Amino acid sequence: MNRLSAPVAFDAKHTMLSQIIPRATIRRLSLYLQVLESLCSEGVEIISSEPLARACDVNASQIRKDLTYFGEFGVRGLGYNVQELIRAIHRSLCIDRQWNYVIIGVSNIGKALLRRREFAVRGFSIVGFFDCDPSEVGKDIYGLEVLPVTRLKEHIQDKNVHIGIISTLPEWAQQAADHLVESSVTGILNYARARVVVPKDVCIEHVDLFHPLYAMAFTLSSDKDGKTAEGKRPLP
Amino acid sequence: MNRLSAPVAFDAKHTMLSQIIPRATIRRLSLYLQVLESLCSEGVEIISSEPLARACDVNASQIRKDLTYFGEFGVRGLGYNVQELIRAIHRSLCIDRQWNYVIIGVSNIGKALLRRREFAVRGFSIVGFFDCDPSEVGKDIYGLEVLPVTRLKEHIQDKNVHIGIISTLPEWAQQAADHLVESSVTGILNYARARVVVPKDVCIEHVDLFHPLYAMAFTLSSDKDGKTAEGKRPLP
DNA sequence: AGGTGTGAACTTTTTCACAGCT
DNA sequence: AGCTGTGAAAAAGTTCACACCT
Repeated sequence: MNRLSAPVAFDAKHTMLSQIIPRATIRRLSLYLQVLESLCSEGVEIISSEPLARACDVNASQIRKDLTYFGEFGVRGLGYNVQELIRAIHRSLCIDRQWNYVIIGVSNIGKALLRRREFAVRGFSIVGFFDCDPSEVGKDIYGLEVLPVTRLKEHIQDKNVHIGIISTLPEWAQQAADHLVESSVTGILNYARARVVVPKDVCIEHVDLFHPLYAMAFTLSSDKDGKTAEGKRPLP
Repeated sequence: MNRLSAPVAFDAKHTMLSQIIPRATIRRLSLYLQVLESLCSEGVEIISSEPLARACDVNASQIRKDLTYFGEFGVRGLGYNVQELIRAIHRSLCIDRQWNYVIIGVSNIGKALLRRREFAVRGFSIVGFFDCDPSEVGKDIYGLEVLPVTRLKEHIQDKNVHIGIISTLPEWAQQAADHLVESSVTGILNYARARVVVPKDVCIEHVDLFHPLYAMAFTLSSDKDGKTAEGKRPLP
């Protein structure tokens, strides 16, 4: 219930029966990637699980186990080749190809957090900017014209759009989701502070921007007595 | 190791020995809050764990268990009073008071995601905007002048600042963290794509903005064969 | 010698099921 | 009758420890 099947197709020695992957593994894979990318830019070529684990603040066998869900990427007695491992994780997360997305909602998040340039580098590419609110339509956002959400479907036909990002005001979020579903988008990332309902064959992820602040407030308060299990490392 | 002590002081019947709270509980509390807030604005006064669980997409006893870490907020045979529960969660997360923070880094995130007005409503209040990059200093961000990070310490003395948010370019992140630590900030939220090292009495949380997209890419790819454990609900 | 890959032990978290209020 | 609060059972996730490869 908290696991995912591994994308088939690429399976080192693992059988064709796609493995079941803990979600926590996916979360950590992003983390390993971040650390590996910075190691790579520092010119590190080989790393073993022990120092990588320290940099990521996790257990070394955790890393080894996470990786073996997807294949065998290391060399015994040596460690992992940094560049190869980066590529392997890209393949594992399926971010080794282009993902097209649209944004609905000219909010600060829509405008700024998901700025095209930053994501494009990582294979995520924006195809259109929409809004439910007629007063926002027509505006120019980093060179993209904001279109009415009612024209979403016609606009993304044959553009191979898989992901829709909702960054509207809460009251528009459900409408935005409906239009995305209607347009055959299969994955929705919802940054609006409202839960939306979609058919169960559509993948929806609610991102709560307040959560990190809340968690921080809690952690800071709870550690008056220093009873946190280990140091002060809040949720991963 | 993945748990936190509960903030002492408020303990319904629970002993003074502060309980150990799973981090996952804290994450879900934000979620409950979001749903409860929207129920509240719809005028719902009482809700029982079952429908609340459906709206949050979790198990009902999960909610009940999460709540009992902090006290007994429900009425048997009836359910929870929505407004009271909201207040109780606010207290539980320690967001029932004001938290002052500073932002370092005039990036899109610094500028937009963490816009003052939105957070202020929830008790988070910005006290200063800084940057490591001299070319950004002096700019006006929503009425706040960007100050050099070197003046951070003098500026936040006696301003009761607990939280520092880093939204610089990756290469400035460590420097930003050092200045925050130097200024006695005890909680750091790092939105920069670089891990930073701080003394272990400082609480640091790394927020990875790419993670939701990565997770989405993975989920969409893995469900070609529909083997996801249940529906298509990615990581919470 | 050194480090991966991995079954087995252990820990944490979730779910069940029901006693006990209202 | 209905729904919370909660031990006990089940499931999931993490860490250990070591066989095995380079």
